[in-house]
Amino acid sequence: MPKSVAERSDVLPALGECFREHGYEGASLALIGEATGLGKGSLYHFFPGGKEEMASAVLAEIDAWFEQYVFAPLRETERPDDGIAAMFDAVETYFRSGRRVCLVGAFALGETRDRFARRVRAYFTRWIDALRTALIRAGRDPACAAALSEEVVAGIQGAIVLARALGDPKAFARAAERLRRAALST
Amino acid sequence: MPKSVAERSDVLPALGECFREHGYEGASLALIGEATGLGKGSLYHFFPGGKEEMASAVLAEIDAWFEQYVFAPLRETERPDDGIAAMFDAVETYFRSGRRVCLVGAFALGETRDRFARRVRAYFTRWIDALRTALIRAGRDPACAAALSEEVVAGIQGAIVLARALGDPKAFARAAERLRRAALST
DNA sequence: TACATAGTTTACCGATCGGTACACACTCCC
DNA sequence: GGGAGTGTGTACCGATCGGTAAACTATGTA
Repeated sequence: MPKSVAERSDVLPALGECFREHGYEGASLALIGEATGLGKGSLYHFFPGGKEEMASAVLAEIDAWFEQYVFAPLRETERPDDGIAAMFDAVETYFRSGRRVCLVGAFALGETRDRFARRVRAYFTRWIDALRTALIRAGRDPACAAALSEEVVAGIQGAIVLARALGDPKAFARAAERLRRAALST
Repeated sequence: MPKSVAERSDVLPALGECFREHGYEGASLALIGEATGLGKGSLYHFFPGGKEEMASAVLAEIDAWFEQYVFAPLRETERPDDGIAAMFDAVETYFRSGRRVCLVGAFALGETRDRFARRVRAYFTRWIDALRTALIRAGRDPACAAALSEEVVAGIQGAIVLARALGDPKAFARAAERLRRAALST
């Protein structure tokens, strides 16, 4: 009966959703086991460090995803506006119009922030820096680009909060559209 | 030795800070007792419904505070720009430049949202409606006022997330200043 | 076939969880 | 002074928490 799961990385998505839905404290090992289909033994086999290592692995996976589909395009796409547009497309899909929470943002708001402070901070600084770079490449002056990049990233986080609070994904879509226009209007 | 606390409402501020710092799940009765200086006996005397009633009471107090210092001025101040300016002043003080979390926003992001869905939604709809009313009174056309009011409220929530994630209260101040100018520029 | 390794199941640990019960202390009012 | 009512401290409840230990089973290799 064993050998049902091949790789540790196979359970990261389910693990991520579990943390997203219940938060770090709320995601008990029982819930995690239910979400991943793994018993405690297997979980501690893959993540000897327990919950903390699980959450850390999830954060690393999120980081890698955003690096590939958001940050890198922002920095490297030939036409910066293409990178910015790709960022908004990726973000709207990823957060499912606010139905899906940003785990890093949720960690930042809660007590979990201190535990993963470095990772949380790095995620946001890299996002803002990548966007700022793209805006500068698109012809904005550095001061404006710095302000606008912060505005956009914060705006997306706020849109998630608002959409969830109102129970209205359209609120996220409206905010994303506004921010997209603000970022793309030369 | 008893009779050290006179009113149930006296412990609401400490209760609120405890929920803000640890979240609903993370705020154990032990932590709550420590924060309020009350034993379980007293806590359950004031809040027979347990943690849920405590959190509900805190949300009600927050609601009342915002109604008095934010929503009402937005709706009723003679010159709407004065109400808007008062809102930003109140918000920056209340959230201590992002050092203090918005409990309603934090609840909206977490699993706690469902438990207090009505209250959470009401808080944000009332805020947005009051701001929209003020913006219309200030001469904006209704569509622009609706969009801008959502942008400002979401922007404030996002600014809190960002400031906490970066560990930089100035990030909140910058965002608040940007939003203030956007809301006040006729 | 024999053995090491990877993965799983199960039982169990002490600590803590939210919540209850109740005796007790203080204050107020008669 | 003596209840009545309002708080308070403490012991306790079953459930669940995160985590550990070890017996066990499948698989790959020789």
